Amino acid sequence: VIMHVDLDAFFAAVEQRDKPSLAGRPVVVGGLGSRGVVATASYEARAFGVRSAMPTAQARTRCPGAAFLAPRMSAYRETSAQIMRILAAHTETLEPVSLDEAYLVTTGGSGVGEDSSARAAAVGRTIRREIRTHTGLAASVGAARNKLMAKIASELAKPDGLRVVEPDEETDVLSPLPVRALPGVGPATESVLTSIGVRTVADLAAIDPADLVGLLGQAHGLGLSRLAHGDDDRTLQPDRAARSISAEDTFETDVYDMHVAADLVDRLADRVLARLTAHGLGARTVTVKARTTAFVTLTRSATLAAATEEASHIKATAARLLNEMPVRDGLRLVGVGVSSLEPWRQGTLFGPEPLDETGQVVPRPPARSVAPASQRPYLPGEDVEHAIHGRGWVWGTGLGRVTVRFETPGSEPGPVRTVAEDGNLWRVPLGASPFGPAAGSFES
DNA sequence: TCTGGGGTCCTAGGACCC
DNA sequence: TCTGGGGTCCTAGGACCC
Repeated sequence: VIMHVDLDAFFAAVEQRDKPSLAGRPVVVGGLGSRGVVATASYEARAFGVRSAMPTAQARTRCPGAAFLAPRMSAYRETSAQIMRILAAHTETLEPVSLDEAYLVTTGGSGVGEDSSARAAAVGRTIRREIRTHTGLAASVGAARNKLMAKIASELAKPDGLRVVEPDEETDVLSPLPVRALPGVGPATESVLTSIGVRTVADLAAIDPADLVGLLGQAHGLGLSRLAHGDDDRTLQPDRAARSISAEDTFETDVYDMHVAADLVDRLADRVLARLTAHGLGARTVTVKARTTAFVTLTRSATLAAATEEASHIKATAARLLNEMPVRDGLRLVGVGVSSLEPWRQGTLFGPEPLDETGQVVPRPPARSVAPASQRPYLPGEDVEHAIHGRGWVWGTGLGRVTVRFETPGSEPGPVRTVAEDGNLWRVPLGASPFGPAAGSFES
């Protein structure tokens, strides 16, 4: 049996717990600036029509009497860790979805019959009680045969309830729900479905999957068709590795001075770098994001030849990408992100080596090509050292004379080779070096 | 009332390779 | 003269989730 545990109005509930004067009162947690939005509204605030993602300004007009609070993420993280420990004690497979949400599998028994349902209900009651006694918060719990039905069950259980959906109840539970209740149906998909007269899950289940694919694309169309039939074979994914790290900021008022934007990009890169290195990761792709006064979002990204955790590489790349953005209009937001993450260990003479999740050194795949990690042009006469990984080619362009020398671990540096004198693209094979990492020295 | 910040996954097109 | 088919990687944008 799969269970879905979801804390009720989590951020607001933590605030009400920590500040008893807020108990029973409308509480809104979110951005307090002129451009802030609501992260979480307490149930008392929801009664006034306040919702997540609503501009805080609108929430103030709807519910002037509410307490408006900035998020205290560290407090929420701490409480979340406490909750996840409680859940972990009841299962061998726990998938945290966010600070306030997790799936877990109830252990023991096989199949789903009355016995396992009764046991799931008992586990659910225990979990809800333990969360309340240890954190003072209300959690809603859903239990069912798969993730989809467990999530829908916890939604039906709210607030502060428990709901088990038996296999033979699934169709009755699912059919009348609006399509928005299915994960993956947001505003865009909803309006596509409405345009063909599909409003409920039952309507959706009656549509030919091939038509849905034509309307929504391969993955989304097929996936949704299956979910509409209560068909969901997604397994739990414990300890998923992060795939990207990013930071972004919205200006209080739009910025027209690119120096100001560049300054912020630099500081955002620092925030990203701090988290990158804290996790022992390097990144190969850098992305810069901008949102214009007209609320148009643009991104520019660059993939480096090798993962780096070096501030100068990431900052220089981010600065270049911002420069290349067609944004002479004002900016309301800028962001910096990194992806194609690789675990690193502080390395040998020849640079850090990639590690897998268990700390084992990963043999480097044969390189398709290897470029200098810095993609800025070199200054004449500048001597630059780079770690070169694997086999393949070193390439670049040079104005003036470009020379290359290779050094490999445990042997004398190779001869200096002139590879270009005219600014043309040059390519140098790393040759049959039996070594993985090597170091090259470039001069131009 | 004027639209956050942190993420994930998918798609389409182009470059490039064999 | 005109032009294939399979594949990978990268980029930009969009939908969605909490």
